[in-house]
This record gives sequence, C-alpha cells and structure tokens, in this order.
Amino acid sequence: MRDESGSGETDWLSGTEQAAWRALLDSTRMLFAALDRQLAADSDLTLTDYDILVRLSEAPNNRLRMRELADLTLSTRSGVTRAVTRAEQAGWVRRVECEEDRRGMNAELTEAGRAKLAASAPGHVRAVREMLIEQLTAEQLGQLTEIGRRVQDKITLK
Amino acid sequence: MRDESGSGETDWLSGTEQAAWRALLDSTRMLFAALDRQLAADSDLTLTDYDILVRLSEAPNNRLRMRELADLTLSTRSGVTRAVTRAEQAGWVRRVECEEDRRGMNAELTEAGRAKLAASAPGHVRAVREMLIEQLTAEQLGQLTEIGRRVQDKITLK
DNA sequence: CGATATTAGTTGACGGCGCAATGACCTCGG
DNA sequence: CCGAGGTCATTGCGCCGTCAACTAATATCG
Repeated sequence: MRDESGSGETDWLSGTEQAAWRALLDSTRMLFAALDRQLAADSDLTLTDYDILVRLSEAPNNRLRMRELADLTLSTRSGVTRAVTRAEQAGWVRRVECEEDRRGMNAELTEAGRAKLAASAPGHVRAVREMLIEQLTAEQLGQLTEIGRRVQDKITLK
Repeated sequence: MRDESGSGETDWLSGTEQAAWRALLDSTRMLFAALDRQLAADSDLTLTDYDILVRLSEAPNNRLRMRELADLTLSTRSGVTRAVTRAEQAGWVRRVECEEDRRGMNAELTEAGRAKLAASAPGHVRAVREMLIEQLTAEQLGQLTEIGRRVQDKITLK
C-alpha cells in the first residue's frame, strides 16, 4: 500500500508522526471524557454547559449574543440555542431581547448561574490541573499553547 | 472569587496555564471537526468508522473481538456494536462468531472494507499532515507524544 | 425607494453515543 | 458438579449535537 515513487502518491505518516497523532487523538478523547464525567458526577453539568457559563461570566454585563456564544464555544447556532434553553430551564441563564437588532437575542447569566459556576469551578479546575497541567513541564505548557494556536490558524484559514 | 489564603482553597489556573488548556481544547475540537468534515465529504465516513477500519486492518487476520475494538477505539461496547452494525450494512465488515467463546463476536474486515480504507486513507492522511504534522517542529512532535502518553497514563490509573 | 441577498435565531428530523438492564455464556470455589 | 459472580454483546432509552428548512429582520445596491 505504501509507495513513494510516483508523483501523486500518498505521503504516509512516519512511525513517529503516527505515534504523535495517535497520542494526541487518544489522550484528548480520554481527557475530555474524564472531564465530562467529573462535571457530570460532581455538578451535574456538561463540559458544554460549563463552557457557556464561563463565557458568559467573562463577558461584559454577563451577556452575549447567541451568535457570539456559538463562535466562542466552537459550536453551531442550533447547538447554542438548545444549550441555552437547557441552561434557562435550569435557571442559570436568562434570554434578553436585543435592543439594536430586533432579530437578536442575548443570553445573560443569572445570579443562580453565577452561583452554579462558583460551585462547580473548583472541582473542574482541580481535574484539569491533575490530568493535564501537572503532567507538563513549563516548556511543554508553552509549546502546547503554540501548537494549538498554529493548528487553529491553519484550520481557520482554510 | 480568587482566594489563595485558606488551606482548602482552589488552586486556580494561571494565565499561561489557562492559555494552554484553552488552546488544547479549542484546537483539538477544531481539528477533529475538520477531519470529520473531510472524511464525510470525500469518503462518506466518520472518524469513528475510519478508526474501526484501521484497527481491523492492523489486526491479525483482520479481525478483532468487539471488546478489543471498544478498548482500542476508547469507546463503549454499545458504541462499537452500533458502529459495527453500520459498517456491516455498508459491507465493510462481517461478524464472525467466536470459536473459543460462544458469547464472543469477531468483527472482520471484508475485501470491500479494505478497498474502502485504501480509497479513503490518502485524503485523510493528507489532511492530518496539513493540519497537524506540518505545524509542528520535530521536537514538538516528540513532546506531543510524550504529553499524550502521560495524560493517558494519569487518567488510566485513576 | 424597493428588490434582493444576507444574517439571527429557532425548530424538526435525524444520527451517534453512553448508561443501565438483559440474556447468554464462562469460571471458579466449595 | 453446581451455583454465584463475572464477562460478552446487544438493546431500549434518553441526551446531545448537526443539518436543513423556516421566519423575521437587516443590509446592500441598482
């Protein structure tokens, strides 16, 4: 199956390249699954839910347009609609109509949402620290950031 | 919200730690989504489907127990049952009963499955190379492997 | 100004996946 | 040899997410 001779032939991954790719694939799958489990068990939250609470808590006035939320969480508009609906039913978020664009909707963090985030953040951060941060040297930490940025840029510009 | 004073207080992520974590989170999400799109568009495959074909193609006799397949793909038994059913309906895989354990099932790659893999692999590999491998220095490649291993070990041993 | 294209958000249909329960089978200690 | 407990694969159920279609509002351009 491997053939380096022709001009349009496939440039297969070398052993070390494949090792890196699979290590990334497997470790991130495990990491996300583990974090999801931790959040579900300790706080009855999804990583998605948590992400939404965080983004809103960081936004000016604790509110964001649905579209912005979709962009920030790398999700789709419909995904955000449903996630915000769930969060709204749980009381963590409230929908506020947009003044300057009558099509628009803002999701706004409620007091209960802030409290929920405050209650779940320590456990989540602890998990991220244990499973990821503590496994890295300072140099690796920087390189991970750099790698992530480059991959994001590459994909964005395609 | 931040408070370093007490004994049981939360050890928040520093700026660089958070940057690394978010870079990893976002870049891998984008990467997986982009690879899924590429496979779907060019080969009408999921990354999961592709992974199953690869694992079977690497196994002795092109067959694996359902349990082994679940372990290798970091999925659940039920997930594998459904994925194999889909692959079977597409003609890429055949179920073969297990000789030495009458509970057991083997998933076996068919000729059509091998052909499907051969047809889709080049495009997939090209995408992985463009989006990930080419963005890395040789050193980063090695560190990514190392980081992935450590994260996997940490989570496995919990 | 008015027609057309674009954008925001929602919804219905659909698919993938995990959990828990199930039935068949294996294993091992007494 | 038998029964308790574990394992294998499957399935029903429900959740979550995407795609495509839709409505409403805005932007653009002749």
